[in-house]
Amino acid sequence: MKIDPNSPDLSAQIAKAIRDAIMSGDLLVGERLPSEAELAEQFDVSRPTVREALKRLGAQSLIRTQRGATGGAFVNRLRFEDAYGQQITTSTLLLSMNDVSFSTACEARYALERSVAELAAQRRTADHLATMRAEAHRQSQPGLTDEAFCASDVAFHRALVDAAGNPVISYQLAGAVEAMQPLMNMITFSARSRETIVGMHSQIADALQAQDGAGVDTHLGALADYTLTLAQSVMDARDSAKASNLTLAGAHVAP
Amino acid sequence: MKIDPNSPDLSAQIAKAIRDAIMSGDLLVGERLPSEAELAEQFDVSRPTVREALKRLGAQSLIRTQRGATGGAFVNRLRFEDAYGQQITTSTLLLSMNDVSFSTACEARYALERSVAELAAQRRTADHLATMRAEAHRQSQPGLTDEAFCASDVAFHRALVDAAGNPVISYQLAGAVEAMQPLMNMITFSARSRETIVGMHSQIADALQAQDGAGVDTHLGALADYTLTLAQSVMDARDSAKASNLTLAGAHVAP
DNA sequence: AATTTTCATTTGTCAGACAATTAAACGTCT
DNA sequence: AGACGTTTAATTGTCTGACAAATGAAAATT
Repeated sequence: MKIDPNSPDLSAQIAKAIRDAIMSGDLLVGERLPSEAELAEQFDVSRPTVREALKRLGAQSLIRTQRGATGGAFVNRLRFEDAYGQQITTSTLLLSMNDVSFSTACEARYALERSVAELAAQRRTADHLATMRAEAHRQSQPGLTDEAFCASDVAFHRALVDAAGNPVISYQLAGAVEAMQPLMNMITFSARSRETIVGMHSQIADALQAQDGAGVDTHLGALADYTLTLAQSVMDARDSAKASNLTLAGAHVAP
Repeated sequence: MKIDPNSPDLSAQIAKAIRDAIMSGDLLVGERLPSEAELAEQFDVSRPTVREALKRLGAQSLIRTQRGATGGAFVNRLRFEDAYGQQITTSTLLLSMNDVSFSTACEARYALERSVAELAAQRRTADHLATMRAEAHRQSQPGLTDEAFCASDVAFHRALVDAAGNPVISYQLAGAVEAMQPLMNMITFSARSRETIVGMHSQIADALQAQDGAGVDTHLGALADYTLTLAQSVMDARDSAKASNLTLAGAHVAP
């Protein structure tokens, strides 16, 4: 692919050219790219420009670099674990930067999560159930901070999603589930509401253990409704003090 | 945040520091970062190193840069449209680089897509229905290439997903739906199989028009089963010639 | 007052240099 | 010959300094 040397985004063009080569299969996983000096010559640019292009690709985990005699830039095998982090970062920022309402985010999360109910019920292992039971138990401990409660909630739901045994689903839902956490962190849970949530979690785990997909779906739906109600009451309390919708605009990750 | 000047990944550390500042809300959308020279002084590194860090952030659409007197790097409002592209790129590469089987990807796609059936049925507008009808009609035209058929298929399903009227769901599903396209492109559709698919699409559109969420779900399930069957037959045909599973390992985007 | 010119600031790019790392090639000793 | 240390070449990581291009603000001019 040719680049336009008069455009002031040479490194972006070069990054795109290499990215396209990876996507099209011209560059295979593990293959070594030409050295920075060679790339600079090929694209007729300087080495810093090439390096900026490579850093762009590195930020997307498309390549990794290695120093030394046999070093260079190599096409990286994109792993699900690597992609999780990016997916969560992007999802979180999308919610907070676009004034997505709690109800919209919550609706998306539970709608997507309910889609795994049947598969998870069929395939759940003892491990998944043990994790879910352990997290539910942790959530019932008094003295747990709201942040820790939310983190445990995320762990519970991730175990449920992973129980479906489909890495593609786990990846897609990681963003939806984890991106909700900063939003959930804005809610202070009363002891009573925690009790209700833990009870629902137990029902979900029970249904999953019984391999009752419809039951998992039903209880997830109930949890979705309850979460929305809870958020609504928080929102009403804020509205009475000051007119403001509960969005993620002011929500940020814990320091 | 401090950085370790002895580690050979200064630009990655600086990018992380700035990224964390954005995620935590220390840097707000639209806010201008210090100039490259100032950042270089703050982090005690050279300007090229700062630039590499900024390019990393630019690759994730976290910042945008502007030349000139009042220019600089600004925290970018991450838009859903911007994130779609990255999501699709990442999803596509994940499938092709991890030997994800057609059945796994297909299962994920339809499981997630079925989760919008109820919402889409409730909220679909005339626009969504018109798009779906138009795409179904296009798919019935003879002489359509396999690539064009698949592209139309994607457009049909995106309209269905968008009908749910939830941008978070649309974003999450963009990856799942579009990433399947290179895989679907490996299948040659017979006139008969195209006819079957178009028929199912019509049934889905009918159910959506009637706001029958359960019907949409049922027909999507049938389409999922049929697609799997179709892929299975392609796989069997290949296996008879040469032992190889049908994965996305050899699938790539059209040139 | 409006318009043009100048200027300072900032990013984009380049050239050259050196340090750090790494593996291969080479020599040396047993 | 083989094991072990040394040198060397290749490559990325970083720095310094420089200039071009764009851009808005300030200054000068009409």
